[in-house]
Amino acid sequence: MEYTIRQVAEMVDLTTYTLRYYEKEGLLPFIERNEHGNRIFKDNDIEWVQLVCCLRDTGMPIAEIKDYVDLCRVGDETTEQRRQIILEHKLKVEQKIEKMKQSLVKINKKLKCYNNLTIKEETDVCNPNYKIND
Amino acid sequence: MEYTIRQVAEMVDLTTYTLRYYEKEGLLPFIERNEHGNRIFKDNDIEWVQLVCCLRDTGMPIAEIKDYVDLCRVGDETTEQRRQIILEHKLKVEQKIEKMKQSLVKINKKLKCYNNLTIKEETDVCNPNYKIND
DNA sequence: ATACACATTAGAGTTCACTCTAAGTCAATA
DNA sequence: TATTGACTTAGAGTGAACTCTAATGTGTAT
Repeated sequence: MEYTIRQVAEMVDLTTYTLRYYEKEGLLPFIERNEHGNRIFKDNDIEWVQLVCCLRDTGMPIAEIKDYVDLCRVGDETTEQRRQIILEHKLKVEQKIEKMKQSLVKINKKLKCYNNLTIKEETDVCNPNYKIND
Repeated sequence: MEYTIRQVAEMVDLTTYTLRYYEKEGLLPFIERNEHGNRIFKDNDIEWVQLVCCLRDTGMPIAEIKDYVDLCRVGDETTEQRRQIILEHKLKVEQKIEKMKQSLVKINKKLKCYNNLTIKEETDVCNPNYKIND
C-alpha cells in the first residue's frame, strides 16, 4: 500500500509539517517520491515512522534518533552500536517510568487530601496556601 | 530551618536561575526576603518547590501550575477547582505512564532483535535498514 | 477555463522552559 | 581598603521541536 503525507500524518497522529521536518532532519531517509516529487509512504515507511515516534515519545532527542538512523544506513557492521543505543535508551525509559510512578504517588496523596476535604466538609487542612500544610 | 537560594537549588536539583524563574512566573509566591532583599526559603517552601517539581516533571506546563498556585492563594472557596486540576493531571500522568510502558514493549522487541543478532551471529534480519525488517 | 484541493520548497516564526549577562548591593575577609 | 563571593534585578539569548508562510506546481471537478 502507498500513502500520501496527509494520510500518514493522520495515521501516526503527526502533522504534515512534522513529517516533512523529520525527513529534513534525516529521520526518514528512505521515503520515495512520485513523478511530481510528492512523497510516497509505503507500509515499511509507516512502521519506521512509528519507531521514530516511539523513540521520540519516550524522550530520545531528534539528534540522537538521527545518529541511530545513520548507523542503520551504514549496514551490518553497526548493529552492535545500534544495540547499545537502544539498550541505553531502554534503561532511561525504565527510569523515567519509575520516576513518573513516584510522582504519581505524590499526586495521589495530594488528591486524597482534597477528596477528604470535599467529603468531610472540614476545615481546609489541605493547603489553602502551603504555609498551613504541604 | 532557613536556606539560601543556592542551598535550595542543590536540595531540589534545580539551578538558582530556574528557582528565580519559577518565582518570577508566580510559582513560588510566598518566598520571604531578609533585610537585604535576599530570598529566604523555609522548610515549607522546600516542600512547595518539590510539589512544583513533581507537577513539572510529570508534564504540567508552567502556566497551569501558575493557575493552580493562584487558586491556592485565593483560599478555601477554590478547593474544588484545585481538586479538579489535580485529578485531571493524575489521569494524564496515568495515561502517560501507560503509553511509556507500551513504548517500552516496542523498544524491548527491538532490543531483543539486536540481541539475537549479536548472539547467533546470523545474517542481519533485524533492520540494517528498515526495508528489510521493521 | 477556472477554481479547488492537495502537494512541493526554503526559510522565517513561535513556543516553551530555561539560561545567562550585566550592572549593582552587601558582608566578610586579606 | 580592596577584593571576593554571594546575592539582587531586568532583560537578552538559547536550544529544541515544531509550525507556519509564501510562492509554486499538478490533477480533478464544474
